[in-house]
Amino acid sequence: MQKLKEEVGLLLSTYVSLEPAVIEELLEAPPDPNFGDLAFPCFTLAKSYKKAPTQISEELASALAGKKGLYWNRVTAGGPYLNFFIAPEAYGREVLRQIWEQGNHYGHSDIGKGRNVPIDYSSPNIAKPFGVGHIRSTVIGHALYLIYKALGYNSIGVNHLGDWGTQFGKLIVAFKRWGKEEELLADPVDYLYRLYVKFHQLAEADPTLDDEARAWFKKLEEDDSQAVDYWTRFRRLSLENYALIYDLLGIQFEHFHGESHYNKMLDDVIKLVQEKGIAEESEGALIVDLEPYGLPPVMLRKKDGATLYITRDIAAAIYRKQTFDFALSLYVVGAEQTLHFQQLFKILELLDFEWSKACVHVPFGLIRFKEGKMSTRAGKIILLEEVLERSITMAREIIEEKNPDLADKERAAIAVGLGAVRFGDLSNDRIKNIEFDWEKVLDFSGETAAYIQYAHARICSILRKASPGYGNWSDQASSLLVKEEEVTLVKTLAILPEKIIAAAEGYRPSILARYLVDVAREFNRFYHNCPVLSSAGELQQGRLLLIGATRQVIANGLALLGIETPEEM
RNA sequence: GCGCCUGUAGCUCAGGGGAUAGAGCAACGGAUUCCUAAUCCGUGUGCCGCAGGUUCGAAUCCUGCCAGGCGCACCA
Repeated sequence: MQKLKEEVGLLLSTYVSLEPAVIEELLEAPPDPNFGDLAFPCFTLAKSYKKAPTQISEELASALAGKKGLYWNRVTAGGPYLNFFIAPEAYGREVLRQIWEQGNHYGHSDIGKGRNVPIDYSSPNIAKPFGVGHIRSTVIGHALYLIYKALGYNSIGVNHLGDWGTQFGKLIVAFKRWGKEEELLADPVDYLYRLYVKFHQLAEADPTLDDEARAWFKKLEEDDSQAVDYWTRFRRLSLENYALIYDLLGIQFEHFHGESHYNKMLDDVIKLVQEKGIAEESEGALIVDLEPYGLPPVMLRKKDGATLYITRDIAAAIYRKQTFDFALSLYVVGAEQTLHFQQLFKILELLDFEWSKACVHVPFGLIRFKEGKMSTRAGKIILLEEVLERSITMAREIIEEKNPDLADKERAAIAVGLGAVRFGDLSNDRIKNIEFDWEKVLDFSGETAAYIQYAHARICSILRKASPGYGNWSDQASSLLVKEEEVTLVKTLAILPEKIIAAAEGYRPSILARYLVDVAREFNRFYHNCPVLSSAGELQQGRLLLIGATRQVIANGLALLGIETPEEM
């Protein structure tokens, strides 16, 4: 696509008073391929030429009538647009050659070379079960991690574990009062979670429980050995549980520093803020007044001397800058914390850190029940493990029904089951809330990961059956793809690189996810209209090259979403 | 009360200044001696929340309103 744009930009610059680069910027894809493949809108010329845009496009079209370029073969005026049609032979050959040569790297680039991008994602709260609410940060963050890596950035996965805070005071109180050792050992996270829920139920009637919890957290901050023992134990048991889920999902982190990691830096943070003169005492607490910036005040230290979440986040931000010297620092955290990040970034700015501009909150909507919000405290939650298990089970059943002879059913079931859950979270704009619905999660038809994986598996099946030797590159064969379904598929494959860049720039994996649905859809149309194995000679070879390229695009794209592409399913 | 986000087909959602607003699901009808029917083809539906404004042009940008969601000092 880029080569066509360059060609058209250069060509038009000899007809109109615009630089080639400016023209390239203006070029756009028409809404309907019947109009053409690349459109030059004439509106901007209308003023300087004092002519109607329609007239300009018609004059240009007649000046170019009968002419042809390398990658285009026809040009028409369509109202105010000048529409170019690609030359399918040369264009197809060029697109397929690029994919053929670049293979696993097609769509990748080095535009981010040498630049570090820490990405804070997943970041579960210790001693709470991994609910479906946490999957959004995990899945979106991991996709961004992979996408940035593909663009040459040095992505750094940071799991900012919620392993500090008043919730540990609550857990200690609950365990000391009601805890049973045997039950803790039997199923640690589940048991800690039940204690946590119980604590909140009883604390409603008895507020002294909260005071007690705050006191225990204070002890923890003061290194009280009993408090630290409890904390260490709860933390370790939780991490062991999370590790199972991360293994299943194929997710790793370079840095596993929880909030507790920053404790020793908090005095310095407080000192720094005080030296800058932006902090003040208020009712015994230390706060930063952000009123001049239209934001509510921020509390850095409670009247009992204990610190808060944002104090540790300031420390963490500074630590990340010092450790990674980042070009961009992403926080994949729910939209309900938007205010928190506005305040955090504003404080960093007031501390004169010019890199505060490179910190970006990537928010996402909540997963909700029809009846309302999920709540860990109230025990209204669906466990991620359960979602993953049910999804895999459903995939297993469908495979048993559709493809009972499949050799490795379990591998396919896992790929499809996990892919469905991931894709469900990635395919819609992240900012929107998701209503949790088992039927939707377990539906593998339509715009789903399974749809894309199925297209991939079909291609693999054809490639396995093709006679050896037909899979080699051929300029001739790759120039024979002129049927409508073939041309449309080629044009779709051509834009993977720009989709990956768009996904990164908008921090929106959904752009890539939606695009891959398009690829699968165009492949299916091709598949139903253009036989591969029963076509003859060079055409068969050309079509094999086309589906091979399609397979590559799907595999590369799904890989960036963390979704597997089984060869059979 | 103040702030942020969302509002598009019956449902779930794409599109986010430009040509006739699109998919999936659901419903109905059709396609398999042929490369996996988890597929494909066909049929119908829209005050793009409402009202103004900017513009040659607005679902898209601005303002106001309405509805829903989420936040707003001792939780994270």
